[in-house]
Amino acid sequence: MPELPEVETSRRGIAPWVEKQTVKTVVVRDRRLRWPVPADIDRKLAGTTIDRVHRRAKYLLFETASGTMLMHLGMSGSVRIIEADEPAMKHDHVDVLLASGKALRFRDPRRFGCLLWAEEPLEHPLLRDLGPEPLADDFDGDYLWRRARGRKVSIKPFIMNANIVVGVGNIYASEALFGAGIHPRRQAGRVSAERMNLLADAIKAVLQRAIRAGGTTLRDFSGGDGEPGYFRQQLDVYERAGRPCRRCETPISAVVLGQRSSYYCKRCQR
DNA sequence: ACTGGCACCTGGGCGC
DNA sequence: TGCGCCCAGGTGCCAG
Repeated sequence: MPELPEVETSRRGIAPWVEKQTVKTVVVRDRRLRWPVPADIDRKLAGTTIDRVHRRAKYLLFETASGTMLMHLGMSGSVRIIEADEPAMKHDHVDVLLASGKALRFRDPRRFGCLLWAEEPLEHPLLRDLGPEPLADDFDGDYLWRRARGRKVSIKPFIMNANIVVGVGNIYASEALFGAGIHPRRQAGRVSAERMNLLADAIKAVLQRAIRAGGTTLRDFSGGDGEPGYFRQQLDVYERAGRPCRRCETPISAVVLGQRSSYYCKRCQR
């Protein structure tokens, strides 16, 4: 899926077209997402105005006066602005038709995403136990170090755990660990406070760079305006197994960790 | 409390 | 061209 930079890129792409817009109606073609789209989503949204589009972790939050539509893009989801009469293709599951004549179209071939309604979104079970935002000030090396006390899990799945910190997916976890010079299989509890500082900084840096580039181009992803992201060519290790490390020329290694493929330089990362 | 493993689902790429 | 296999950006849930 879209990782955090892709979700943030999508949010920025759609926000100008959606904020302050009144919803005409919601068309649900297939409600079988990870959880069923609520049967009354149209009743909740029709006639209300979307005041703001926020992001929390990888969720997009469409805020209205009466509640919030939660959207998650899963592994293969995308959202974009279209003309309301544009014909729907396969996997275009939901349209939110706007007073402007445009529509917000949600597409998700694998249907791992979701579209829900909550009156108090931050208290929703899916959101309430999430860790800090990686780009916020309350996320730093000291926080990571404290949370890692006594943890035996490898550092890579540790930073991918949304309960620890949100928004670090499989691509950027590998990239951040390369940036910090930490081996992905090192136990979280055995990373020094000093190196946790490097790691927190590397997570922030890689996410910010990716957002600036408009996200990483992947099979299904494009931003709200339909333009692909350009970060992929800047990746240091992800999907670069066997190719030379950009720092030391050693061939990049691949290993499976927590059922996810992981990439690293065995010379630069310890 | 923590950990690892499985599940959900579709499609693309590969080797034969 | 077709078939079977493996892999893919996430994350909730389960048993141990």
